[in-house]
Amino acid sequence: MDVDTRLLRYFRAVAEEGNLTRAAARLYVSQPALTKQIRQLEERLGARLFVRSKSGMALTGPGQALAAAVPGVLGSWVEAERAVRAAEAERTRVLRIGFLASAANEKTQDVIAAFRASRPGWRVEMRQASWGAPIEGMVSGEVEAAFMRLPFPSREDFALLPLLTEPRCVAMAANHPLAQSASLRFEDLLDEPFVAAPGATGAFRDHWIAAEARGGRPVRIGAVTEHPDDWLSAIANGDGIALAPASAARYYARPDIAYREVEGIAPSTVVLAWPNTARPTPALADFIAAAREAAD
Amino acid sequence: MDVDTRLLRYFRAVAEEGNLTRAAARLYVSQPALTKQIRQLEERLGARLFVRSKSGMALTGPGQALAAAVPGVLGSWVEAERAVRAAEAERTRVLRIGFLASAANEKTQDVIAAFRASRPGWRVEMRQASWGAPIEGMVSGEVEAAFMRLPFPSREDFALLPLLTEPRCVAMAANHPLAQSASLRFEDLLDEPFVAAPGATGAFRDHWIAAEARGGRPVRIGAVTEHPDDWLSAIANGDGIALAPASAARYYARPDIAYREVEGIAPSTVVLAWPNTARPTPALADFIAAAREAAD
DNA sequence: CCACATCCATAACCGGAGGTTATCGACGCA
DNA sequence: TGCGTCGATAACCTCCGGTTATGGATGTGG
Repeated sequence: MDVDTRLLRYFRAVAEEGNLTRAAARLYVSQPALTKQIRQLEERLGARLFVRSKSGMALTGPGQALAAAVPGVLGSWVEAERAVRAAEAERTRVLRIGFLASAANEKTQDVIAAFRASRPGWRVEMRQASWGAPIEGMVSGEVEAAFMRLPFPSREDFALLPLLTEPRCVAMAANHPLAQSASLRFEDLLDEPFVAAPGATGAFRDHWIAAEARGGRPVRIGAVTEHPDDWLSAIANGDGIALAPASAARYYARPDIAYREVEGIAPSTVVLAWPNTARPTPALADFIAAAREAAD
Repeated sequence: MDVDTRLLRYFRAVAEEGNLTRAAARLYVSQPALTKQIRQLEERLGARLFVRSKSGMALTGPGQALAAAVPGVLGSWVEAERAVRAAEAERTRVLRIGFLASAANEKTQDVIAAFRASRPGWRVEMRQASWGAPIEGMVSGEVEAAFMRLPFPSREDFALLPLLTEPRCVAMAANHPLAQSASLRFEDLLDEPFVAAPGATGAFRDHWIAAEARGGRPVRIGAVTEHPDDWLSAIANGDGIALAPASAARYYARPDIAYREVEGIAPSTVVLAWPNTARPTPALADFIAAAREAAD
């Protein structure tokens, strides 16, 4: 029997959510479409996968068997995709590197320059990773490695090489009252609304609201933004303030935004990350070596 | 990126055949359909997978990478399918057992009876395996095990339990001249046309034309049949003769067909086969135990 | 107790993807 | 030079996966 990986993703979403409506929303399809697809999957497999009730969808025995096997199928396909893209990059002498907007800094340029020197004729293509799904491009092989910032989600499948550590500062509208002071303590910011990234979940979100320094005090979200430009605009508009690495003051300098030192929060670390599911391609190995040299 | 396993099978066929037209024939689709699908796969992956030439399709580097990864993807999906069907069979208390038509005999009944005794409330569903693709049903989990005859293709992924060994005889039209003799030597049959199974390839085909006893003399195929009834009809019609296990004389007795002993050919062995990719389900384990008891 | 919210199923409709047949252009070969 | 074989292209049809709108069943709060 044939299946589409899309169908397996649908199944996985429903199994995880335990709810057709929510799963449909998560997959960006309509609920009837999901209903139809799940029914079809059940028919073709000749087994009921879920028991329907008013309070959602619960896995049956066969459903659990499928749920246990699906990650392996999807994983092996993603790996296949990665292998193809790696081979294509090798053929065209291109190394695709992703980067989180905030991870752009001088070190990045040093690494690329060193790689270029070691591999003349090769091109490095940089593509910005979305804040919402920062590691997606890496698992599917769209990029072979990426400059990211700690904390890094799902550390297990990736190798990490720390490049530099820098203090974090606070970004706020230039006309914000707190911008008067040249330096601030984090306690001064506790009541301010923050501008946050969208998919920022778990440890990553906690890090950028400095949860460890809040002592359990909740944070107020003034705006959620997807791209650096939106982020800067939101801050300039006064929707909220945000923590940022010190280098942002150089790379995202604007007249309507003030960056100020902050005492009492941990610094931020930039890393180079790459999937360690397979051996790195020779070109990537050179890039990693260049990064290792450039690291502090 | 999403794919259909069908598309991966298409790719695999083209990679193996090295030729679109032949691959299309093997897949039972038209050649333009395959052209379109392969093109689409290349576009979506952003890499050329084949170099086209007058003499066919040759894999590129990315194509080789994909070809290496595809068996893993398809294999894990087949395994998932098998797990689901096994769970469903467990739930409905059904054990599905396949059998090659020629493997039906008294021993089969003994095994089933012993299993029934050990698992009251369970049902055994027998379904006949096609001669063309005898092990298909087992890999996809449509049946959990099957009664087969040696030689068994692709032995590696299956566990085999021999059940009985019996001499082989020859089946021919009742009015065939050779039917006059009560017993024959295989050399007498060398010039006769044979009735063969369709997908009979390699060792299996060799076994049923007794290639080892022919001393290199080629065989003439008088007819190719898919089902036992066709097979019997072809023999009765005089299209050819065929080797058969001795038990066929009991299970496929017809007035217009004569079975005669043959000297000088090896006997045939019936085995119970099951996939050993995963641990057998408890019910299958009981069935295997029943078979082990019933074995000679 | 009734109005409402939630959850899944159903119906009717639409566009596109995948299949088909027919045909072409390029090349190797007898 | 004519034929056979290869893959590409065009025109067409069917069905599948998506959409919106709506219904039925079942908790739930004012």
